Amino acid sequence: MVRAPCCEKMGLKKGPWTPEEDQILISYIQQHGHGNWRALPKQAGLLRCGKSCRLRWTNYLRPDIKRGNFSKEEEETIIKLHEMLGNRWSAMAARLPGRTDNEIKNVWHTHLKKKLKNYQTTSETQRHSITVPKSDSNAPSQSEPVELNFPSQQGIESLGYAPVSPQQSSSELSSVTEVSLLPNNMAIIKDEKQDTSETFLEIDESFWSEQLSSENSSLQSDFLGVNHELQFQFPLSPVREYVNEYSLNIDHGMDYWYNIFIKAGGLPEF
DNA sequence: AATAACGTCAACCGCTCCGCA
DNA sequence: TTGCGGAGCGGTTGACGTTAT
Repeated sequence: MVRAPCCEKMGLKKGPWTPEEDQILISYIQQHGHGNWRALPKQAGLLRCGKSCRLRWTNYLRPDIKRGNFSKEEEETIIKLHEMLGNRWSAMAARLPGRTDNEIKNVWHTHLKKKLKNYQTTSETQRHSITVPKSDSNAPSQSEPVELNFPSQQGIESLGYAPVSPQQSSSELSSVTEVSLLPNNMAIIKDEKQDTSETFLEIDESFWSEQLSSENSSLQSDFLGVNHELQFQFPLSPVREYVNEYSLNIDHGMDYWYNIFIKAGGLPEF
């Protein structure tokens, strides 16, 4: 494919946009729309390439752009989305109304990456562990206890995740809850208090995009309101490093872990 | 007060994707 | 089916502002 000549060779302007150029671009798009970016600058009378115009419009001049600092909720959403999507900035932008891929990319590199790194360093020193029976069916020894390392509640809270609410005691949730972690980030959560008929709730990417925009409480109650066996896919999460076994069986305190897993949105990778 | 170091963010570059002829 | 060209994406750069020395 023959590459289009760069702006400079075409005698087109580069660098920061002036208010005058902005105004020309805004006026033109308001009147004519932006059907063909390549043709737009010539028709609008701008000495810029179409690419530059498109970028300026989508990242800065668009009327639905939300300017200003990112809220804590937005930052948490970006962290979750990044766990789920990786560096797919435009996909993240599609789930954060008013924010651009460029802006999200910048905030990730300048703030969030650092924040997460600090959290991981801090939680290293706050980690504590419990011992649970191994219940992985593929494991050679069923009775061998496995030590799992979890972050302390303080560590979790330092990342901005709320502690479990006191009215949700573990006994209200389940007597014995088994979380089986499967390859490809799948998990089966089995509540033995309920019958084990085949009721599966499969949670895919759209689940997260929908739930991220709703209240956490409804996310929790929706989740906990479903009886029987739940199967769902977790995106990777900041807590993944703390759960390092294929299966765990805990008869108390699962409300705490439900809360963490759901809010953090993930289980370990394998 | 000067300047070096660091942080932020708008803009660019080069590549891939996708629709269309 | 293939090739072209426009649009979009992610990585990177560099100008500018702020903070530290």
